Amino acid sequence: MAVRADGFRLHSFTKEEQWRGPQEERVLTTVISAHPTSRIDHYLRTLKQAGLRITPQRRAICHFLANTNRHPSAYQIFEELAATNPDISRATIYNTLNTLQELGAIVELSFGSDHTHYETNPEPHVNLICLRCQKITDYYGDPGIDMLTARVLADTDFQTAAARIDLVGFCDECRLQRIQEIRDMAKATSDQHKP
Amino acid sequence: MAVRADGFRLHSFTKEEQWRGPQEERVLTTVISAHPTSRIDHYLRTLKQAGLRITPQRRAICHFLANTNRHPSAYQIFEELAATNPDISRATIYNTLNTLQELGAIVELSFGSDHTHYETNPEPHVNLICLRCQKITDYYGDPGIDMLTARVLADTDFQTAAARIDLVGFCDECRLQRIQEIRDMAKATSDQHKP
DNA sequence: CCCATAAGTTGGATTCATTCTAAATTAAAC
DNA sequence: GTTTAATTTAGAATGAATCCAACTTATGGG
Repeated sequence: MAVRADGFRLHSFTKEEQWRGPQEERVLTTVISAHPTSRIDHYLRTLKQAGLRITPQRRAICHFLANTNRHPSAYQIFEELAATNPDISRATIYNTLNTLQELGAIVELSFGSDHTHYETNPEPHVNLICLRCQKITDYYGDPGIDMLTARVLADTDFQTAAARIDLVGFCDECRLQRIQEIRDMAKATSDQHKP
Repeated sequence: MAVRADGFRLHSFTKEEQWRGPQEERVLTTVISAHPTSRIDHYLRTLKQAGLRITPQRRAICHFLANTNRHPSAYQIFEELAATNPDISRATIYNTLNTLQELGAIVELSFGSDHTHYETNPEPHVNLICLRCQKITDYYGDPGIDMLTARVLADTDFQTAAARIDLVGFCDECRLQRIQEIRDMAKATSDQHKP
């Protein structure tokens, strides 16, 4: 791994056949937020301010990130970009995502899946992550994040670049299914005692 | 992967030589919380309520989780337990951590590192994650989590098992070092123009 | 207390997301 | 334009996490 003077790392990449689609597609409800134009500008400005070059590949990746309200994985980004930009390398996707993550422009989201997904939405919100179906739902309440970051800065001098709030639990549907399953199991057990 | 009637998965494991220690040790400040005894009881009760057996291995893992205030990785847990329990399998560590995670008793924490770390502290708090030195510091403010989860339940019927709040940014020390580096670079650049 | 059996454990093989490498290309400053 | 360090890329390598199939054991019923 190349380590540059400014401390950024550069990585690269892997076997063709090993790239698989997401085993279980992760769909998610998302309320629209922050205008795409301002979002791509934000990403590009972040790169520029760090003294990094704006390449066509990086521009394409930023464009993708700015225009999605899902929580894409590196694979999903590659798959989409490959359609219009067939020569883009997976290494570049990883490089750019890591760089943006290190700059705090996007936030990594992991929830037991194999792939790392990214939070591209700068709008403060809460992620509701279901332990059963893995669905992520964005919730826009008023978590008082600004107040929290201000207090943290005052107390610890920690300067927040991005916030992530996850509530892990069971969505309504899965909670009901869970109850049903427990009933079914109990029934099956008692049935064994009948002729 | 064995999938049981109750939906739990069982996994296993990997090559001996591939187990390495944490490349960069992740130390972290932590304010003590929830009494160990009540924490181990919580873990064991959670397993029992799910209809799972209490094995010596699971008991040992829960004991470890209850008595640490770090954010251990599977490797770290294995390393410690191996001292007193030399025959414990890495597969068992992964199985148990995954199970506890699926039950919401512990929460997975990922932050760009290779290993997955776990949040074992049920006390609601904020993780301050430094983008530069990767240090995690627990911050106990009043994020109003209870209020938030109650509101989420009312609005969406999502039942929260565990909460995770991460603020990603720069700790005081790294922020200062960063400024210094930028100055040094600027100086080096201007020096090139001198004889 | 003992048995039966489904649940859990184990170590070795395997998978595959991510990182590394070194050569080729290119953005951007002069 | 030229120059040069930054970036990209394809292919090789890494290693955390998972799978597998045989073995062991917790636990409930007799």
